[in-house]
Amino acid sequence: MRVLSKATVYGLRALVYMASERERTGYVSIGEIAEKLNISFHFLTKTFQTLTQHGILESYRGPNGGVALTKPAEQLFLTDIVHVLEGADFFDKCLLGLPGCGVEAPCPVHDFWKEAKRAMKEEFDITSLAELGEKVSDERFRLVA
Amino acid sequence: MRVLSKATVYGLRALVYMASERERTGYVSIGEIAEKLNISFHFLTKTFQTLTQHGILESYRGPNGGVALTKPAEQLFLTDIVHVLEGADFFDKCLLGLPGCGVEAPCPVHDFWKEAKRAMKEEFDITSLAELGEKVSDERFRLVA
DNA sequence: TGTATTTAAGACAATTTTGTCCCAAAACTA
DNA sequence: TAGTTTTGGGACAAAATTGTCTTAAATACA
Ligand code: SF4
Ligand code: SF4
Repeated sequence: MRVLSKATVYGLRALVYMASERERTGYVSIGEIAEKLNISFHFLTKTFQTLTQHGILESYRGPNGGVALTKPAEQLFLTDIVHVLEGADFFDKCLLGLPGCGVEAPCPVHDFWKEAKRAMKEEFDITSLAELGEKVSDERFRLVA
Repeated sequence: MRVLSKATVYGLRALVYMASERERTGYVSIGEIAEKLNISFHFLTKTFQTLTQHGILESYRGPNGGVALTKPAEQLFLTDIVHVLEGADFFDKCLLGLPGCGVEAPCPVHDFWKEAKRAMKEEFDITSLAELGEKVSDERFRLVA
């Protein structure tokens, strides 16, 4: 049950790490994040470029440069991230993957799946990077293996 | 949100089609299924070979040959299919994909995801091919675009 | 000005997934 | 037996995903 691509998983972990370092001011370098979370620097860089291009992050080059959230972590929700990294149709995809679905022509798992998607979307809508970052900085949860 | 691979999606559609033809006796040819559902014959064949090797289907070669469910469709559940086609760890995969998870070392989305997985597993456990096939043969649901 | 640091961008390779094709094996029919 | 139908199995190709690398651009600082 792969729900998110690796690119999204790495991006999310990295964003939560940033949110968990809330006391820090200024930019966080991608190199530091990649090292701390033990993920590929170059791969993460590409994902972060996408996030920068879509207004989730702002970047700054040079010494003491790096990336920073464009908004307080309280105002960035999982839905926003997934929207950028997985596409706007993320919550429209389906178990049986038939194109052009709707109430008039459902597949046989529609009733269940519709509800499952609704629950997941609701959770993603209300879960902020701040909330996840707090859990991590409280030491109760982890981001690395 | 891709939950199932194409191979699984095609396999599932095909199995539900077979279950929807419950009045028929004998083997159903893979060619017929592929044509009716508009999916690749060769690709479906490979998936069906896997299902045959794992006891979900039995096959018979030659004229009037094809495949048949090894058990009544009432006794084949989505969990059984997914187990074979996606692997035994299907319901162990996670949003953040950290290895070796558990209650002692959860990631920050664990609480939500654990519940989401439980709900999905429960549904897969109780949903039979017969139930889905009936919905299709009642003409209320569809399997093709 | 020159060097070090850091992101931007894109080429490129490796891997996995998806899809196609060919031929062999089994079974039926004439 | 010969010919047809159908699954079995493997080679192969195409596409998508994942991962690596190189170079350029921007910035800081000595
Ligand atoms: S009918 Fe519903 S669950 Fe099925 S493929 Fe369409 S939108 Fe998805
Ligand atoms: S902590 Fe839970 S949700 Fe997070 S990766 Fe592990 S098992 Fe999955």
